[in-house]
Amino acid sequence: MTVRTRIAPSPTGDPHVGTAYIALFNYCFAKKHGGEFLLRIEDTDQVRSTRESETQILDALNWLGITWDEGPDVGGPHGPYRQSERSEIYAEHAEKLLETGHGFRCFCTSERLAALRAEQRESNGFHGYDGHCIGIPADEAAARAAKGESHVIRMVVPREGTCIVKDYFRGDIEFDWATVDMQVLVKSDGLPTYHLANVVDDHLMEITHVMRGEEWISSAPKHVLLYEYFGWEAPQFMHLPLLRNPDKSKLSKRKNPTSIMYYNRLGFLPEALVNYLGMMAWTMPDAEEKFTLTDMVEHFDIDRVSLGGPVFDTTKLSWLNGRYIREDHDVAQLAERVKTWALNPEYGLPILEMAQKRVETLSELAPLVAHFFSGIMPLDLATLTAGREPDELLRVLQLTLWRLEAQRVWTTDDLHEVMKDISERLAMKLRDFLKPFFLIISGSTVSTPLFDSMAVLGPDVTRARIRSAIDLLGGAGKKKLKSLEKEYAALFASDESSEE
RNA sequence: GGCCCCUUCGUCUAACGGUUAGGACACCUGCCUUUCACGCAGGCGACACGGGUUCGAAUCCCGUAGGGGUCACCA
Repeated sequence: MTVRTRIAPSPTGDPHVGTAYIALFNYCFAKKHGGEFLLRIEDTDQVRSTRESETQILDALNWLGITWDEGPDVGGPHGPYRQSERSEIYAEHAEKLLETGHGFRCFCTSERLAALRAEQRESNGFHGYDGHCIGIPADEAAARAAKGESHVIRMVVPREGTCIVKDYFRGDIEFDWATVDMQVLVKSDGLPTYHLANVVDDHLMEITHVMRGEEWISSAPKHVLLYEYFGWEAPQFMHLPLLRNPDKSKLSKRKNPTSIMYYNRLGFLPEALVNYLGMMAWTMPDAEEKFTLTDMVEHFDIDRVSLGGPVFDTTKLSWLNGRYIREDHDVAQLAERVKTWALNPEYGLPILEMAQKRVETLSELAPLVAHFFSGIMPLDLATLTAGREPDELLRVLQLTLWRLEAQRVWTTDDLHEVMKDISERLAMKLRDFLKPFFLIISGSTVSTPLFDSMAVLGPDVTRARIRSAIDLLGGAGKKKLKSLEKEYAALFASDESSEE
C-alpha cells in the first residue's frame, strides 16, 4: 500500500500560512514514504469561493515549492480534485445511507432549530439535534421529499455507547456517542457538507492518512461512523497541533498577518518560510535548524512531531530569512532574488505609473515609492496624532481596521467605496478621515494615491500597518475594545460578510 | 457550560526512568570593527501544581490548575 495524503483548502480569502503548514507535513510524510500528496479543493461554497482565490492557493503552494500529485482517476479530472465537479457522487452516497437506514431526511425548519438551540443554551450540557424527524417512516419521508418539501439529510448517530477515534499521535480518543450531533450531510440545496464530501472523497481518492489540524478532532467520530456505515476501512487519523497567535489562540488574521503572500510581500524567501513552518512542532533528527524542503523530506520522521501548539512568532522567521540571504546567495544571486521579488514589471510598472507624474528627477523616485518596498512604516507618535485627540484617532483606526478585515474584494474602486462609506458612517469629512491613513500607509502625507497604494500593497500589509499605528497609540484596552466592538456592530450591522 | 486535546526557559524546541535539564531565537555583556550589521565568546532564563508507582521521574499513573479546540444547512 502506498501512502497517500491530501489537504483540502477552501478557496476563501487569502492563502493562509496554517494551510501551508498542514500541507508541508502532509507532503513530507507522503514523500518520505514514496507516496503521493493530493489536493482536494473545497469549492462548494458558491457564495464566496471563486476560481481566482483557488488559483491563489495553488500559486502560494507553488511559491513554497510544495507540489501535489494527480491522484487516482475516480471518474473525473485529475490534479486538484474539485468537489464541485463531483456533486452527483455525494448524492449517490447519501442515497445509500438513506437505504441502509444510516441517514434520514429532516424537515425541520431553521426556526425550529434556532428555538431548539436557544432552549438548549438555557440548560448546560449537550447541544444538538433532538432527533425530531428520525421517526418519520422512510417511505413517507421520501414522498414528502418527492413533492419538493425542503429538507436536509442527517446521519443517524447512536444515542449510547462510546466511539473510539484512533489518532496516530494521541492513541485512542474516546467520545460518548450521546455527545455527537446528528450532523447534516446534505444541505437543503442538495450539496454535501464537508463531513460527507470529505469521507467520500478520501475513500475514492484512496487516502491512507488523514493529517489535518487538531480543530477536527471533535468531529472525527462522525467521520469514523461514516466509514463504518459505508463499510470502508478508515484511514489513519493524525491531528497536528494548531499554529497559535502570541496569546495562544488559534492563529487568526485578526491578530496577525496570516496570508502566505504577505510574507512574500515583506521579502521573506519561500525557502525560509517553509523551513520555519517545518520547525513548528517538528525538529530535524540532528537538531539542525536550517534545512530545505528536500532535507526535510529525506529526514522526515513523523514521530518527531510535538503536540504543544506552537506560537507563530516571526522574530525567528526573520533571523532564518537573514541566514538564507547571506549564506545562500552571492551578490549577483541576491540581485536576481530582488528582481523576482519586486523589481519586475508586474509589480513595478503600476507603481512607476503612479510615480511618473509626481517626480521631476529620477532621484526623487526612491523616497516617493519606498512604502511599496517596505514592511511596517516607521511612524512617529507626534506626527501621527498631529493635534488630533489620540483616543479619537484610535477609535477611527480600530473601527476602520475591523471593517477592512471583513473586506474581501480589494481593488482601488472597492477600497474607495469602502473608505467613503466608513467616513459617512462615522460622520466625518472624507478628507479628514483619510488624512492619518496617508501617513500610516505611505509614511508621508505627500505620496501616491491612497486607494491605489492600498490596492497594490494588498490587504495584509495594509492591515498590518494600521495595526502597528494602533499599537503606537497605545492600543485599545480591554474595556475600550469592548465598547468599540459594540459601536462597530451598531455602525456596520447587517452588511458585513462573515469572518472565515 | 458540555465534550475533547494540550502543558520543558519570554518564543521554537531536545530529552523517549538515572543529564550540573541541552540547543536555537530574543534579550544583556564583551571581542572584532571608522559606524551599523555579520561573526565570535560569555551571561540571564524552564520541567504548571499536588499526590502516587519506582532504588531512582521532566519522562509512567491519578487528581488539580492553566491554555486551546469544538459544539452550523462553514470548512
